[in-house]
Amino acid sequence: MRKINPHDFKVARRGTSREINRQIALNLIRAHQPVSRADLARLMGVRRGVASLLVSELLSESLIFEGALGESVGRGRRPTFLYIDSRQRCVVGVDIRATRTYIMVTDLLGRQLGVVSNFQTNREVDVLIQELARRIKQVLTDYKEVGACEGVGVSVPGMVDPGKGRVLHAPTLSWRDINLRDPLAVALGIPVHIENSGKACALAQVWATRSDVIASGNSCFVSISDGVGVGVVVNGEVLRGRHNTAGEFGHVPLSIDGPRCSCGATGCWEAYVSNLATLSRYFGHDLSEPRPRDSETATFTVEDLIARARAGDAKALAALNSTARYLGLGLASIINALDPGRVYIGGEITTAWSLIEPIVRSALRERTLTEFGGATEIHVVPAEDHPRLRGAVALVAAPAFAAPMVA
Amino acid sequence: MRKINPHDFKVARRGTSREINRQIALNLIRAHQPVSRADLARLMGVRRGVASLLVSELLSESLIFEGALGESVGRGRRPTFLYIDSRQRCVVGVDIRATRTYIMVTDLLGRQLGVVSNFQTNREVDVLIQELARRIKQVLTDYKEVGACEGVGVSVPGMVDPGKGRVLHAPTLSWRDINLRDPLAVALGIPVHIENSGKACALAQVWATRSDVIASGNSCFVSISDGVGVGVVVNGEVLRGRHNTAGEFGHVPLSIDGPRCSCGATGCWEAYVSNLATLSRYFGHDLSEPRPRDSETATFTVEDLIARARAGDAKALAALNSTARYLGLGLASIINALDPGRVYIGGEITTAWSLIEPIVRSALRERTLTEFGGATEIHVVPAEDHPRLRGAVALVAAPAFAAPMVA
DNA sequence: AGTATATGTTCCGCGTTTAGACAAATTCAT
DNA sequence: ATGAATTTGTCTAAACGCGGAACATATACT
Repeated sequence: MRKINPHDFKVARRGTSREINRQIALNLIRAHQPVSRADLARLMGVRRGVASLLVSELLSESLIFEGALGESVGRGRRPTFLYIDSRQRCVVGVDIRATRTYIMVTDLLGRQLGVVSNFQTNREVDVLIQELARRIKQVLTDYKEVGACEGVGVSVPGMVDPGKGRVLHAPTLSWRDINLRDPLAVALGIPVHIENSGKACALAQVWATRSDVIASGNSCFVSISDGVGVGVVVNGEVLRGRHNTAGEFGHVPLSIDGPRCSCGATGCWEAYVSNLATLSRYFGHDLSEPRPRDSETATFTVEDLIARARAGDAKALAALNSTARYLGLGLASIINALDPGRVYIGGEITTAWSLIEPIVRSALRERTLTEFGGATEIHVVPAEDHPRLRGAVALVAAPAFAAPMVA
Repeated sequence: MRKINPHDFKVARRGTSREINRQIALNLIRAHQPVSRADLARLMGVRRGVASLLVSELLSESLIFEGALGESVGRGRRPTFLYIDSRQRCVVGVDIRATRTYIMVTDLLGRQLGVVSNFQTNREVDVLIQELARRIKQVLTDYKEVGACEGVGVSVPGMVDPGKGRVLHAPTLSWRDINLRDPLAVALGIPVHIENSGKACALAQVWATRSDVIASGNSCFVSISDGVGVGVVVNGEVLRGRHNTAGEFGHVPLSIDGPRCSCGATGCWEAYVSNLATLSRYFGHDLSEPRPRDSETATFTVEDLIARARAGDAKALAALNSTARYLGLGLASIINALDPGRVYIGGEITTAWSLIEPIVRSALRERTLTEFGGATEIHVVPAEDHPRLRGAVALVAAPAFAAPMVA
């Protein structure tokens, strides 16, 4: 039961019905391709004539194309199959992280076209933008056969104002109120969209085309790495909030008297489960303080810790188990607060999922209010899926498929 | 950017445009009444002819009626004013609470018609239903002049399945999986709708008609009383989640090692800021344990405590200040998680708002990630506004005004 | 009394869905 | 091979609703 905002609504015009049905048809083709006009009509519950008209509109805009004729199952005329037209057009996804920056090229459906390349992140914004522009141009000439680039999507580890294209605050990069979008767009001559990394990950799941990832209307993506990012999906839409800062469950406390967090507060969930927190626990001292730059602690990663835990290092396993427990306790907060249909979880720690899952689940059950909540599906998203990159790509590729604003 | 769910969508039919515009017109009349056809056309950005047709449809369904002619401002024909037709029809709102149950009669716009009556809650469900039915019938005969009753809305302090009309779990009433709706509907011969009290409060704000409460698309209602209930509004819709349990911020921890909470876990926000928690702090012992039934502690309420604090009782003031601080810390979690445009807060403690506001605000700022977040508007909703009752009423009265499901 | 102006109604044009007929294409039975 | 049955895709007419403009009605000012 949604209230119509009497100060911001959209009246139905003569073409509104068509606009709605056009987007539905487009989404059905995306979800079910290859599909015929008759299939579409059946899926939509409209006459074949209507489906035909919608299809010819989509064809004329070359959003879809007619492929080969399908095999007729029984008798009767063979259907002409329709496909989303991602020929000769591509999208570039960029994932800026504290240490390295990643680039991927995909088609309009987000299917990876080349390899993921990466390079060291230069915190000097101007330098980074120039290097990014150079590398993106290089990639696009290397993969000339994939066609023209429709746009570039960028995932940023921090607060973003997507409307203005500005990074408001990215602590791990020491960026404050920086216009990232426009200089990059100018340098490339291609539209650029930017978004917070947690929201990008959530977007990636919403717009995933792989059939095993059913787009759930209500879900959350929890990304555990240097920090903790969370993207929330409500009614098939990423939750932005008033200032585009919704989803900061990483800074909801487990214990307000707990360890100091990078945000300045104490006891944030992030301060318990980030990679840094897990490593600190292993080394038995606070890594956020200036630490001895000895060879081991400086380069030792969570992956290394997991390897040791698997090899039988009791201290490593204990550190991991603690993180697992805190992970479950924090997930319980998310579940109690939002009751999502599914929780996606990504980050290095998920490579140890088989080790930690029972602990996560039991901690989760400790604090969830209901049995349903405790049984909430948790899906691990492996790093190889590149959720941040896929989300960045969705920033560019998805708007053409989005539902029209109505009422 | 909303994704269309390819397994659950609504195709635009021949009448869909009309349906959309009809609801917009209805909502504009609700928001701006008295209003003329010409005003409507201007507000909607359509021709007067279209507005006229929409109006005649609404008139024929007697959802609105034509009142007196308005005064013409300049020269020209005087407009005929349109109003939502709430003549000869009313709605009953019921608020079941642990100790007492409240009944209110309103018109279709949620405007209070009589006095709010209340009686002691009998935890025996069958008995309560019979008494409720008896009292509602009595009220409806007492206020015969307000017309026929369109339905009864019930706010319940616990988890609810509104679709099935069942109370799944209401701890303070010791109810588990009870069908509250159907027996009451049968006894009354009137449709009954039930909802969780936190969500009812949020509904009340969404559908408020008082012009000073601008319906914010994204907001939260935090209700502090025996427990802590939170209703979340996203895009003008109350967030339900997968099992209708979203919004349980009361059981997000401040400190997982904190005091025991009624839910079984420890350190929940509720265990710090509920009325019981405040009183426990004042008396210096755990009231959740079996306590001496001496005259004072058994009947002493938070209102009494606030009175003492205002009168200069340092211990009372200290207890209140602690609660205020924890209130702010918990609100920070909500704001970090959801970034709402506005937070509404209700409950007995708000009668001390002038005392505690600075403390709440500074605690809030301690843990919010951004300046925007720390500056989030907080609106106190006084008990006299009866948000739970208004929300219960909205369950019945609002569906006629809700946005149609499209795409 | 005449003019200007605002409101509300009516009529026609056009876009979109709805319904049904029809041609094209394919398989199966004869 | 031929015809019937069936499926796909197109086309036409009808129904419905917005878009635009003309028209009648009502009021104020000159």
